[in-house]
Amino acid sequence: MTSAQPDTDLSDFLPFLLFQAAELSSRNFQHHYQSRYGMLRTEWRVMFHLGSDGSQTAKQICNRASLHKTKVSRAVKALEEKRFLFRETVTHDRRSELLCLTKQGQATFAKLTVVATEFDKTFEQSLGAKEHEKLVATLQKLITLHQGKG
Amino acid sequence: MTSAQPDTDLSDFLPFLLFQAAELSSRNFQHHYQSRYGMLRTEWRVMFHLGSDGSQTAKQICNRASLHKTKVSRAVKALEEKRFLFRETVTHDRRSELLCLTKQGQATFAKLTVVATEFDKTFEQSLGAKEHEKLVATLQKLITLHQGKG
DNA sequence: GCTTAAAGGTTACGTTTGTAACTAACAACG
DNA sequence: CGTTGTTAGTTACAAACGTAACCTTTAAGC
Repeated sequence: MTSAQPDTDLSDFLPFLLFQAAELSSRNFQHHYQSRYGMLRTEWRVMFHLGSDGSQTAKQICNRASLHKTKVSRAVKALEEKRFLFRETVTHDRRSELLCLTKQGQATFAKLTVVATEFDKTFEQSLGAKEHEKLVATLQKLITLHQGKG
Repeated sequence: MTSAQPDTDLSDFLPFLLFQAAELSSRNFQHHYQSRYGMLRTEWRVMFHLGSDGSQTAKQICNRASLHKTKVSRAVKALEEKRFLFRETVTHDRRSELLCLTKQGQATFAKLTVVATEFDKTFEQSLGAKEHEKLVATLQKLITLHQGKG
C-alpha cells in the first residue's frame, strides 16, 4: 500500500456491483414470468415497456430499454405468437409498426405488475424508503448520463 | 389514476434500472479488455476477482461474483489457454484447484486496473463523490441481502 | 424523377449461454 | 471397507445471443 501506487482498490468497481445487483434481482424475479407465462427475460421487458409507456415502435423500446434491436425483434415475434401483442401499421412510415398489447397481453401485464410491485417493495423494505428512493434517482441519473455514449 | 388502483408506476422498477445501468456501464468498458486482450466479459470478471482477492477456487469466484459455475469453468479454461492463469492442486481436496494468475496475467490485470480505476472515476465525477459512495454502499447492501435467496 | 444514402426491421450464421447429465473426489454411516 | 449421498468441476446439447448482411421504405441531393 505505498502512496505512489494509489491503492486501486476496485473491490467496489461499480460495473460489477451493478451487474451483480441486477443479476441477483433479475434471477429472483424471473420465475414469475417464466414459469407461468413461458416468457423470456427480454419478452418480459418488452411487455413491461409496452404496458407502462403505451404502444410504441420497436426502435423506441430499444432506446428506452437499452436493448439490441435483434433481441427486441425476436422478443416481439415471440410475444406475437403468444398472442400478447399485435402490430399496427403506421400510415406515414411503413418501415416501422406500432406494437400494441392485446387484451390478453394487458391482462398478463396487469398481473405481473402486481407481483413486480410487491417484489419492488421488498427492496424498499430492506433498504428503507429513503435509501431506496435515493438509489432509484441515482440510477436514473447514471443511465441518462451514459445513454448517449453507447 | 384512481386512488383505488394505487397507480403502480413501475417506470422505475428497480431490476430494470439496475440492468440498464449495468448494461450501459459494462458496454462502455468492454472494449478495454476485449480489443486489446481478446477477453470476454466473464473472463475479465474472473481475472478481476483473482487479481483483487487473490488466488482462489472456481467455487469461490462463483459465489463472490454471482456467476454460474459453467460460465466460470469456461472462462477459466480460456484464461488458461491465454496463459493468464494456471491451476494449482490443493493437497487436501483434489476436487477443486486453486486458480492463480500468471506473471502475464498479473501484468494484464495491473494494466486493466488502471483503466478501470479511471473509468470508475468518471462515475464519481458525474455523480459526485458523496452520491457515488452512497451508491456503492447501497448496492453492496442489496447484494448481501439478496445473495442467500439464489 | 432518378440516384444514393440512411433508418427500421428481419434473418443467417457463428459464438456464448444455461440446463441437465456426467465424472471424480470426498464424507457419512453402517 | 462398501454403500450412499454430496460437492467441485466439466461437458453435451439445445436455446439465446451479437455481428454482419440483408430487405424495404424513406429522405437527400441533384
